[in-house]
Amino acid sequence: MKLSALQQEFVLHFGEMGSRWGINRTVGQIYALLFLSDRPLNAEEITDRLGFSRSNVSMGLKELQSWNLVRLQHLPDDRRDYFATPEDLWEIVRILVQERKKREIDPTLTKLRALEMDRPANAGDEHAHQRIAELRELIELLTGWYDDMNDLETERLVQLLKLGSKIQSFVKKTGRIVALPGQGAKASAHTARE
Amino acid sequence: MKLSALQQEFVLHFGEMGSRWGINRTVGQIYALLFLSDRPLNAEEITDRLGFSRSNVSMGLKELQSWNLVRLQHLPDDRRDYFATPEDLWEIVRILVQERKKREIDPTLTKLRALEMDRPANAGDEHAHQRIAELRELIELLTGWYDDMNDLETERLVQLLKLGSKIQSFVKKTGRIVALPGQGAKASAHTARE
DNA sequence: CTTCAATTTCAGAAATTTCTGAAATGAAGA
DNA sequence: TCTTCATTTCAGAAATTTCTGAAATTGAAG
Repeated sequence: MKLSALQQEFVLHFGEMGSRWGINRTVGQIYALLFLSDRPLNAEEITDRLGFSRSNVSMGLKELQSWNLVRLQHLPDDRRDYFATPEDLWEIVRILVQERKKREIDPTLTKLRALEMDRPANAGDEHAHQRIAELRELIELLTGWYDDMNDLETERLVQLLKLGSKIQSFVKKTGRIVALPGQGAKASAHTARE
Repeated sequence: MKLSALQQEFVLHFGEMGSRWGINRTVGQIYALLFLSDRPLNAEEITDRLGFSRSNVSMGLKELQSWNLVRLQHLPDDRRDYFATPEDLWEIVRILVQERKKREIDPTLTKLRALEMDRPANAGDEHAHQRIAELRELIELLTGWYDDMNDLETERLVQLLKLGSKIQSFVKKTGRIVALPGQGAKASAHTARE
């Protein structure tokens, strides 16, 4: 592995964490390498630096592309594919959350809705039906909130995150927003509910 | 599998999703079964209903306990262990987020801090050092915000989630909170920063 | 059309994870 | 203490995932 001490440690750590993040060691290491790199790398370079097979690198890159976590680009007078991660870390966070939601939450939400609709299947199982409805509602609240936050510009999002729970000073116990003169709260798609 | 049609579909779905959620099929199914059940179940009952081996159920329950996702309880005049999920779905969400943070984020944050400290290791790799610092800062912002939100009572948390991005009406472009008469925004541990 | 470098595919090997049955451990009551 | 029932442990079997090298495909340039 032809890497600086810093790169090496970082890459190995991402490899180990990979399994907890739902990707494998190889994919984690490739991502880590690209993340630290100050320029796009081609598959050959990745193979050299990480020391696994060319085909494994090819598959790993394909998986990273399916997650939208790396971007393909080309250099002048070079027909090889080069790969890079987005410069902007907030863009990475957004992609990550979006993709995990798509894979880990959306299918379940769809399934829960289908189960609730399926009257014959849940006749005579009132408690289970109730629990499923509750779970569906909770997930809808969370994903609705996520959609709302995701529409914010990064700068605005960061402001809100920095405020943390201080923000609650503006919400009355009733759930009503404290109105401010000349600055009414605009309704958003999500918050229009309930 | 001795389950109602509704239970069966739900259980099978959780089994399939298990791998995406970082648990295995067995564990996903056991959890799903307990989640829908209107009373605690013992290992024998789980074995009967899901049809895998008693030892597998035992290991699955142990894993769920290590995640704090199921609770052990006892019934009068019965020395078997009974298991149940929390009634309150918000408690489940909190546990889930906390445990995933512990397993998927905290180790990386610790590692990033260590790498930043390790001056000899990152000498002469300015770009990588910079990227690691940025990543560490971003994770600290997010986990700080999480700590803050986690301190809120559930009712308050739900209010904020329902508000969604409407809340931003109270944050000026500068990041300052719009002050309200007689209701100053209290600083919290997290938001005191920056 | 042919060549050639780059990339992808894929069948099987290697590694890892999951699952089982049997044996060991634990703990309450006789 | 001994008995009995519940639970856990654990070594190996089964299943799944990851990884590789070789072959196939792609596509740009002559």
